[in-house]
Amino acid sequence: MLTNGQGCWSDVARNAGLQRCGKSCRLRWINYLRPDLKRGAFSPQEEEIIVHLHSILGNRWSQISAHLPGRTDNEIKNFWNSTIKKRMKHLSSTASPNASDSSVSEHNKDVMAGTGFMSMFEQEYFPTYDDLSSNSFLQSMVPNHTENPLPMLKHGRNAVGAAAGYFDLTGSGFSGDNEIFASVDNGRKRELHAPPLESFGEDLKSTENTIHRNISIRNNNNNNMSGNINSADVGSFWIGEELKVGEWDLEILMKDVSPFPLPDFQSSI
DNA sequence: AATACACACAACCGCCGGATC
DNA sequence: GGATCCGGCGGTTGTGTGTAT
Repeated sequence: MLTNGQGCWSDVARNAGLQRCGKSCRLRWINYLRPDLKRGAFSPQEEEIIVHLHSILGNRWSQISAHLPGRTDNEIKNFWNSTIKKRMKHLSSTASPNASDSSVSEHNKDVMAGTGFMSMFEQEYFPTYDDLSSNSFLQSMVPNHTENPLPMLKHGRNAVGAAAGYFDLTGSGFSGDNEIFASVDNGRKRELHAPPLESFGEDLKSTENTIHRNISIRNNNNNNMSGNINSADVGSFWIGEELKVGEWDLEILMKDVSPFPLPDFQSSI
């Protein structure tokens, strides 16, 4: 590879006389032999970036690795699965949802207790719809937020969904299965759900990724949000629409990678 | 010292999309 | 238009090493 550069991997395998397929050679090169690979443990900054990007992109390891020079998707994936995921699980299990923290509403405590929704930094963020009107970062995530304050977006993602996804650092991303996986409590109490599997048709059931990327919203008390939410919105109107985070402007999303936590959200709680 | 266990990491596997024939 | 090849990706497994018992 150093002599001839990247060409056809099957030729590489042939010419090297190895009992390996091209695919295997490619993987070995990318994940281990490449001279520009960074060795050693992940720095706290890298870890921060990984957590942040994963909250946005989910398990798109290659896209995450593109923002970490010298790190491979495989390396990041392993690091996530072996270290970060475990740490988050530990944090969420050790954090007491009943702690008398006045900054966390009773409702949010309930939700946290039920789902383990907890950031690895032990900052309990539950962005509200109001955040959307005041927070430039959220607005940047929601292109049509002024005309379209309700969740529906062309990309199939909504303000609160984006916020919930953004703050869902538990590793489950949007794959909440049948459970409530995030909540917003600004007096209007809304909950984001991943709908029960049974509610999907067979065609959708067949694609787990599709299900995991689809969420529905439930308005619990019929308080309209900007007059746009009503109970008719409840249910399946999101089913079948995929979240396409790949279309998001990562440069914008990355603006707030450091430092955690995000002060705008904290001040709104 | 031997064994069991946990962990990190490299490698494998299956699937997919694009290019080419 | 279909078949095949190739590269890329994400999920999973295998393996070596360190640690606890």
